[in-house]
Amino acid sequence: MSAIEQTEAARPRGTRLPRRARRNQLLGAAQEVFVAQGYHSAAMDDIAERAGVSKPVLYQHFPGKLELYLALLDQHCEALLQSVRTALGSTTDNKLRVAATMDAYFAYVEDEGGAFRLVFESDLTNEPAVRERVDRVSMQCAEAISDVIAEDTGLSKDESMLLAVGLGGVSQVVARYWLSSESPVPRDKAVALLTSLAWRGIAGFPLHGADGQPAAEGH
Amino acid sequence: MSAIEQTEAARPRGTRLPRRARRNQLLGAAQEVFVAQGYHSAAMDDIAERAGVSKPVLYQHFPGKLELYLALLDQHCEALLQSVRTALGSTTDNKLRVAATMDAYFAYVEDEGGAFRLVFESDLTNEPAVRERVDRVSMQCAEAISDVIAEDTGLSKDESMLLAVGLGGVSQVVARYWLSSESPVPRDKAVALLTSLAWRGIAGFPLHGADGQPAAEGH
DNA sequence: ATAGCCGTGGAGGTCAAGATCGGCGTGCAG
DNA sequence: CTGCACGCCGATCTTGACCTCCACGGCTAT
Repeated sequence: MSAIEQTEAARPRGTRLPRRARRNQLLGAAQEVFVAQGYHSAAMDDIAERAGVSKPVLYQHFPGKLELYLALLDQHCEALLQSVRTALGSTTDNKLRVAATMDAYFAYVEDEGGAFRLVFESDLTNEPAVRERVDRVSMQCAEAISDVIAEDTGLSKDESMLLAVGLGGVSQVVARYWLSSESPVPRDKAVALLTSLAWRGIAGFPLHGADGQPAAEGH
Repeated sequence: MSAIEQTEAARPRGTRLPRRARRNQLLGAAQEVFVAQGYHSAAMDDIAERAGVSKPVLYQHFPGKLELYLALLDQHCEALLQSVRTALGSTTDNKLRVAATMDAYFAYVEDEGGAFRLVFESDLTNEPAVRERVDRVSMQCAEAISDVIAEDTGLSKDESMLLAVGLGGVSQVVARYWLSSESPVPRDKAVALLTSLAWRGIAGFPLHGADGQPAAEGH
């Protein structure tokens, strides 16, 4: 029944808000519910109740449940992409770049509201619109990373994309693990560890051979 | 409408099967539908139709949709765990271990039927039973990896778990990307690249400093 | 001050999908 | 030959969630 306890929004259910503010408030309520319950378990009734309004107002601001979800998804995809791009552009020292990017993922995941779940743990990936957005942000992040890799290692576009996806994957997976497991390792230390791992790994691909072949590979 | 075309199972809908065989056939049909459409979009009608039987038969073999899904999930979680453990135990050469494990993930993902989606891309993670299984197999894989790491680097359990989760994450994320993007990089080459990345990264954590601090860290 | 208007609220419609009941045909024992 | 048991099917029920219709109360212009 009361799976969601009202933490901060306990509107007396009678306040009149300007459109923009109401919309933002609805987005906030929707985010809380979607994050807590996932898309499918979240009912529009829950979101309306959480926001302290009735259902019709929800439908006066958003055409439907999917669009509401997509609005949040777009918002947080954009935020992730911005964070990653900012981190990558914050320096030209590649090791610091790795550290900054890793930290960006941790910050993103740790960000209040747990909005990262909408991007990384969506339960609506079968919806093409959702799939498209999630895939797109992954690709854009990977491309931003792979540009640096390709330039500094001489690897082909395809190969550097593989590595970039890997680095992004490490960051995302470990950050989520670190958060959910409440690891005793503090965030700084975790980031430093992962940075060390990733940097040693990626720095092993200098442009040694002009043919793009990295270094000695077994077979 | 006809999102799923019958590829091999076009039962004339009149065959009589012994219980065990029917059950396995139902599991196969369910896997195809769940993989193709995800849990929520998959209807019991679809699965029954795919198997060439009527709905009541499904319910004579499984109590409900969730149990059917869990049966498949357990099956493929177990398969992944076995693959990873086998790979880790296949050699004592750590570099080969990394390669073997990486390859295990690729093989798992490339395995016919796309069953990896049930584990890595489930849209039912809000269901506690599913969440528990997915988390458990992730943790078990990571622990198997971290045991090796902890032993060979002298890092603490928590720290080696972070790295292990990272290595597992790389494998899983890149394998999925490699498969879905149909990268021109052949599988051997992709595995070699990732192995190189991971091995250089992880091999940089020898027990250098007795204090557990890896190497020079910027700040 | 008062009349009108616009946004809010509760109650209800619709539909999809999970879960289930009475018949049917087949194969075997006596 | 015949009755019985078993597995299967068509048709149906019900629940739950998304999405709208009729009454109410606060703001504005004269």
